[in-house]
Amino acid sequence: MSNSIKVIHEGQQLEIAAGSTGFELFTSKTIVASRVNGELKDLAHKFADGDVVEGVEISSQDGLNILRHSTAHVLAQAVQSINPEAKLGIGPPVTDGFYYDFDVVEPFTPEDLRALEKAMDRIIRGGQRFVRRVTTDADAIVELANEPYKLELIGLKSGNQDVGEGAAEVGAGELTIYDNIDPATGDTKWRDLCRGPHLPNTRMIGAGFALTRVAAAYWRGNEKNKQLQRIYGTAWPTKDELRAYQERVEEAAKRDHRRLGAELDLFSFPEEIGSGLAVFHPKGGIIRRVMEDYSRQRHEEDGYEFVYSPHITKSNLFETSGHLAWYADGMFPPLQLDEERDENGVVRKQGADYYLKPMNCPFHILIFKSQGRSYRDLPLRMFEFGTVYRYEKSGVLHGLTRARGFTQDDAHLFVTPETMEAELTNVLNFVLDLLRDYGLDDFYLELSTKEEGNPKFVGDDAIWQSATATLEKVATQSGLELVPDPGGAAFYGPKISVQARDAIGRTWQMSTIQLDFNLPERFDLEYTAADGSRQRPVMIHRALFGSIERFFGVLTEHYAGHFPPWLAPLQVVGIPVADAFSEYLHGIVSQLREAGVRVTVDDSDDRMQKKIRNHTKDRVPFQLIAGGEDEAAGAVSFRYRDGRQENGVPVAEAIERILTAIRNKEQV
RNA sequence: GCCGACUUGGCGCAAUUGGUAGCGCACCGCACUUGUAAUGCGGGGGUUAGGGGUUCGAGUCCCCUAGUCGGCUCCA
Repeated sequence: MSNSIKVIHEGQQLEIAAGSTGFELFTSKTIVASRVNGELKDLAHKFADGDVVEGVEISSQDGLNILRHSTAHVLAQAVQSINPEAKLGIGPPVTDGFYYDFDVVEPFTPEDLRALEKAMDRIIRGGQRFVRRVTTDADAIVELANEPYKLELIGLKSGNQDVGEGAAEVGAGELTIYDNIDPATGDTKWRDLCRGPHLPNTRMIGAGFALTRVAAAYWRGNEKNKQLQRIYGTAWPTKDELRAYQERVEEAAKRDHRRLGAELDLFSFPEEIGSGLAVFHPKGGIIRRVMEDYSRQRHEEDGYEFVYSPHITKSNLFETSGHLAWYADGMFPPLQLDEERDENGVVRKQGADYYLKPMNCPFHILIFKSQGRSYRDLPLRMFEFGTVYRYEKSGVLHGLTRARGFTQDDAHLFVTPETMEAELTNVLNFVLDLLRDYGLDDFYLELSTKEEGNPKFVGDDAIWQSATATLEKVATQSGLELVPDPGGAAFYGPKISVQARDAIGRTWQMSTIQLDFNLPERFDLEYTAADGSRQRPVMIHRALFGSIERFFGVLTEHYAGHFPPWLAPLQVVGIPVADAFSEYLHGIVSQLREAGVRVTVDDSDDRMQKKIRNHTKDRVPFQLIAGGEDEAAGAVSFRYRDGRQENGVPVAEAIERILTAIRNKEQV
């Protein structure tokens, strides 16, 4: 009987005393937990013979989650210390922080947050230990009799039901409670149903936390359930890291397209028009028009045909497509034309409901059906900047990225099963190539597939399989990371979506390429095959920008308003050092204007420094400054948005440099 | 849609416990004519999102509507 055990740590076998824990093994103060045979455990967990163990650094992803989850517990303790009637929901870590849900009579206010932060600070300074205790369902039900939501979680666990994403309270295996023990007295100050692990004590949370906002959230994420009050917070190993995080948040706020849209005079959402309906101002209009023009040009080169369709249609179209049955809530209510009858009660004019279109596909389908189609006509690629209207719920509207009226760069490709793979490959490459031209170049793909056994998915299994396999093949060939999204397919077919990371690392879903077996069936689409038989085409729905407005918003944030010269509303501004040099600058500027550059000379009464400031704030890519020295040398001086300057550039070279940057879609 | 907060001249903000709206930028005018992020002086502009109520009196309190923001749910 040995009183020592052997464990493997960092590839080395160590002999340690039986009953040893992470406290003995890991000396670094930045280690907050143990990983034992791949599983996270408290530092207080006792190792067993043969365990493979390692320390979890607080700054690792697992370490941060543990820190944040422990901070959530401290928050909950603080809430109940101030309001003992508050009932606990769940409190998991999330990206950059944590939240905890509470059922309270009065919602929290921002002032409450400050008071709670102080109370948390006291708990943290108290150095309470987090102590794990195994319990049973029966005991826990008694102990947590005053916590109805915890009881529900215990019930779900016993019933082996999924608790829902993010719940850290109960997991597979033992039911555990964490006690917060006062180190001085040994008293239990607070407890929570939790599977852990936790920091060894609250002191490790330190000063790197902050409560950020309050919000309501449905219990267990279900709209039918009661709303609880959620408090969000953030937590970091050090106060410096907290500050850095807060600065990142501020940086993101500065890039917010809604803010830049107003500052740069690009677009607005006049209240008089209605929620989620934007108008583009002249400057935003230039950017949008250039975006669209280039897209048109590329589509034309790639064999797309341009079509147009009206904004409203009689209801039958969306009855056939199935949208009225499935998604009527997402559509604006109809314009109703009343039936007219003559004096004999005979219908003189039939009534009709006209709907604003929430999508363009049925129109393109009607164009397909306008004549008999041969396999020789396929693939048929129809493209339209189609403006659609969707009655988004008021709470989800968000600037240009979630609006009620927006324009899709929508294409529908009608293909034969034989050409499907080649066409998909082509479309994906086309999409990625074009996105790169707009300055996005960091992508991954998501493959959304059918959920087996779910009856909502229509269409033949064999087609699903071959289509999914084809999409997967095409996606894999792109060489990009491919993330599976099982069950995420639309009911009518699988899809690939292109996710793009922007300049500050956020990801946006951009393009989608969807296969559709449903609409060809519903609209009874056919073409004549080479052998004379009637065949059903497959439809590919493809939006590249998704919505132009949304893409515009994403690009605005990606560039933080510093659009590359080819997109910038004003590409060049001339700034004379003094009025005397205005004429000289006009001479240069007129050459640029003749070459199609958007350019002006600032002849206002402002001083040069003020003009530089104004145009820098306006994000004009090229400021051309000229004074006596430049004029004497036949040169001009460049100043860029970031303050860089290059003086004495010969005029011809300056013009060429500007034209080259625009032509090549360079960023400056 | 749900919960909460918010809504003051074009923009950003002020207005002690309710006592009849101020500032900066922008705008207009005048003067100044200057080498790399704000020249000076003067002027115009709001009845405080809209509507209703309490009060001697409301930007400040209450109610309704609209809109915005943060979340939740949703996103064909």
